[in-house]
Amino acid sequence: MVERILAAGREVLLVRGYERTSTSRIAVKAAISPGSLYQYFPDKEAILDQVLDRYVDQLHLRITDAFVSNLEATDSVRSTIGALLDALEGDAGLLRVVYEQLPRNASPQRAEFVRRIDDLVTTALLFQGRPAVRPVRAAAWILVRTIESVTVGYVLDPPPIDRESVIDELTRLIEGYLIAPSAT
Amino acid sequence: MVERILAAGREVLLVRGYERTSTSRIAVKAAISPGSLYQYFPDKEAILDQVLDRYVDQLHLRITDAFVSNLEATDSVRSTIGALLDALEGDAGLLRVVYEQLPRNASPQRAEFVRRIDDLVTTALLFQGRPAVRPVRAAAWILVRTIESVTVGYVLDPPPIDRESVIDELTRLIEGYLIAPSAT
Amino acid sequence: MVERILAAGREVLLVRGYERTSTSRIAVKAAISPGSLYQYFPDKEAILDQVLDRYVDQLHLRITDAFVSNLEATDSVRSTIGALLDALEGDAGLLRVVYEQLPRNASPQRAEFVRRIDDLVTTALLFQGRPAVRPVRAAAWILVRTIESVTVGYVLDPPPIDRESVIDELTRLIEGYLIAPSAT
Amino acid sequence: MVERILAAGREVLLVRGYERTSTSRIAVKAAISPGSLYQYFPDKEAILDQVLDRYVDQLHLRITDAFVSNLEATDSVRSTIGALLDALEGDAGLLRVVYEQLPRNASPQRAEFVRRIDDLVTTALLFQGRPAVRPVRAAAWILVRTIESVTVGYVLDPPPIDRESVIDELTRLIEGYLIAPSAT
DNA sequence: TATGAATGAGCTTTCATTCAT
DNA sequence: GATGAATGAAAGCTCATTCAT
Repeated sequence: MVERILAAGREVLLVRGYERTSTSRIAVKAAISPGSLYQYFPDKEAILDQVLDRYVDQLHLRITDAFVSNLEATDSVRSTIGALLDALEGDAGLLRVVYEQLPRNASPQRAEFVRRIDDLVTTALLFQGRPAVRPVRAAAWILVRTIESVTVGYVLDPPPIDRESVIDELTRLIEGYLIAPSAT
Repeated sequence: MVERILAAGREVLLVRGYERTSTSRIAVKAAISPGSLYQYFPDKEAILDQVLDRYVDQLHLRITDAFVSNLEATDSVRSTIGALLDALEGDAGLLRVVYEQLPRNASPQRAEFVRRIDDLVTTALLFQGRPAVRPVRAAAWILVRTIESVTVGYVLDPPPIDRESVIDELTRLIEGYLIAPSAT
Repeated sequence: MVERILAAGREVLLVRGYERTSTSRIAVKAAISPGSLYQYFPDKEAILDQVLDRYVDQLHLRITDAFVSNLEATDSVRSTIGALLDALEGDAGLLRVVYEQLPRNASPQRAEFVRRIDDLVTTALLFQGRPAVRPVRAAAWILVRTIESVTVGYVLDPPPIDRESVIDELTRLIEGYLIAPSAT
Repeated sequence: MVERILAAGREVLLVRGYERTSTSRIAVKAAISPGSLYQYFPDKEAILDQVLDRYVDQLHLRITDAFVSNLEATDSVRSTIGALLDALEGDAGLLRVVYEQLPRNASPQRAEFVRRIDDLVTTALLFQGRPAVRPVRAAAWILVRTIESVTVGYVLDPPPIDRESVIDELTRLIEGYLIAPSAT
């Protein structure tokens, strides 16, 4: 039943958007009575939080996997980006809800999510051991924002540029940064 | 009167946030009656749209200026980024509303805004005439997303990195990209 | 409109009882929309509070008058009691709501009301100057409770005793007390 | 099981008050399922009614005993009042529920209770055989209301008067009434 | 033109009660 | 008998919008 509610919540979220998701709509979609929602969740926010938490957890898993599986690949940057795009394209609907409809500061999980990705990239950088990039955390912070915005932007507001070009250019951007001499 | 309403709307937006901005609060702030709002605007959304459009227009001006004034500077990338940060820091309140509270798809002007910046960067790239960066529109698109997310992120969620380092690293990122050989 | 709402609230209170008085019923009775209630009152409780406050104020006036007008009458105790019964019988409906349906501690005005009557009786006792009743406040406290319960009881749960007998006996009770030697 | 439910109902009534007593809380307290309540009681009201009926029965017993045990005491009025206060103070929690939280007309047993006390006092009066008090039922009715309100008031809203004084004055009130000449 | 009182659909939440197991 | 998940009517309240003045 929890699953039924979450599935209905997810559905309504996708169809109606965050603002227009109401408990009664969720109940109708789940084909249960409004009262039943409150046997499993303390309030409406808890339902949506969990829908989004699940998505974020799943996405985090996929992204972690994208990083880890490609760490040692030839052309690891390019293949990681490709895997990242796959991960984001996996559920573009919820990705859109998170990025376009959710009040950005709504769920503390968002910040946590970004922080974990930060760590992941930091680790990846350290692992690659390219000595040129000195302030590792700063580099990680900038790379995370860059990769996030370019890949998410590609998925949600597809530009008139084909996928391969985006991957090419983003790869070049990152490679250029990693190779560049640390002191200008 | 339109000005009065917009000023009131802006005020309420800053103080209460997007979600908690109600027509009655705007009317009170503007010292007019709620009914009068509807003589000048079709609905609440139109008021907020215009408040935000104005902000976006102003920001666009500032950003254009940041680009144009620094096109020929020595170290033009670095100085443009600095000017860009200045522009964004100029009204962090509304920047935050736009980025953290606004349902992203609320105003179609947002997309338009980004498109215009795209053009600007494209022009800048062409002007610089660095031949290495071949698919100019793709390069512009990626650079816009990168610069936007890094600078806005710096202003709204200040990382534990000082301003100079952010400028340094972002400059290096962009320079590295521009210098990199176009064909890998 | 405030009057209309209060009148409707009073009506519903009388017909349905305190517990079953709902905002929607008040709105229907007042022939206005539920939202309009909230232009004039902050919440449901405020409406009922004011209905009851008005009744209590009016009752207090009547009771004060009953005391004051009869202070110097021949047989002042008896005539005061008669006037008191008149006052209570004036709006037995709301009296019943106050005594039978209102959670006793609901409105702080109740306690205040009783306190003011306490003072009134104390004053009356002092004025009569019967020296026999020594601990004046204690005497007042006991007399207030006695008179209140007997008169209210007569109005709300009419016993098989005629009005005159009740007045006779209550008068005798009070007179006997006032005359009795202070030290037994 | 009935006992378990009643005990739980009593507990919840004391801790949460009449309004906030819900069937689910009773079920939890009784460590049974909400459905089981309806095997033994037709509805929620019936449970609370019975809890209160039991209290009223027990109180009636105690009061009867207070009267009977003191009928032939020296100073029987005073000692009866003392015993009465003891009885009421025995379970001030439920007394408060009955007097302060219960919609007065909730249980018809309340009226019945008062009627039985009426009878008791009538009998006591007849037994005492003081000939002066003529309309016995009227006298009983008035005395019951008086004694009830003074003693209950003392227990539930303790006035700034010590117990002894209250007993003194109430005794004096009653004695004065009983001694007073029947025809004024 | 300006008003602002009035609207009413819509919201989230509660809880006494039922009934298939 | 006992369960407890499911119910759903009803509650109090909000606020963007309208329209008679």
